[in-house]
Amino acid sequence: MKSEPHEFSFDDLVKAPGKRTPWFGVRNYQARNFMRDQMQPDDPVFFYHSSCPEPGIAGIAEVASPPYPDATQFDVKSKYYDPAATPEIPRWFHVDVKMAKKTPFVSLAELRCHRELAGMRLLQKGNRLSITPVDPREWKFITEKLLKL
DNA sequence: GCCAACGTTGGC
DNA sequence: GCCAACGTTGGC
Repeated sequence: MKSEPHEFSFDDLVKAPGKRTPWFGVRNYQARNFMRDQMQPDDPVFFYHSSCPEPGIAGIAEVASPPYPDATQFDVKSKYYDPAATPEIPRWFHVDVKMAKKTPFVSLAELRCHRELAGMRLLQKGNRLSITPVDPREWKFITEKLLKL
């Protein structure tokens, strides 16, 4: 899951109440569908910093709730307000995310160095999705070989 | 700031 | 349903 660290960094998650946060603000259908349809409580997540001087994996989090409507879609004051959404028929769903493990930083440049990760969706040319699935083999390689957990 | 690669919008 | 125009993402 990508986050811009000047908006919300992994350290912000560590400092958040309960070390958790709703993953609000996703306004892309594919990314929404991953949260709504694919993610389960306790699923592990790489917390990725994007749009910053050094993009990369900043830590490990986990899914901490079932999917539920993103409250910001109903909030006219929010930049994530969606006039087409109503509480009766919400459009945007998200999960809560909880800090799981502080890890060494793994930069995007490093991720790109390993042929084992060449197929990783996050690294594909043109990928802009803020949430992408991680193949179990890719998860294993990163956690065992790069993070040495 | 540039720009490739998408995704969304809206007229037809 | 098509597709041009426009907006966004995100690495560089």
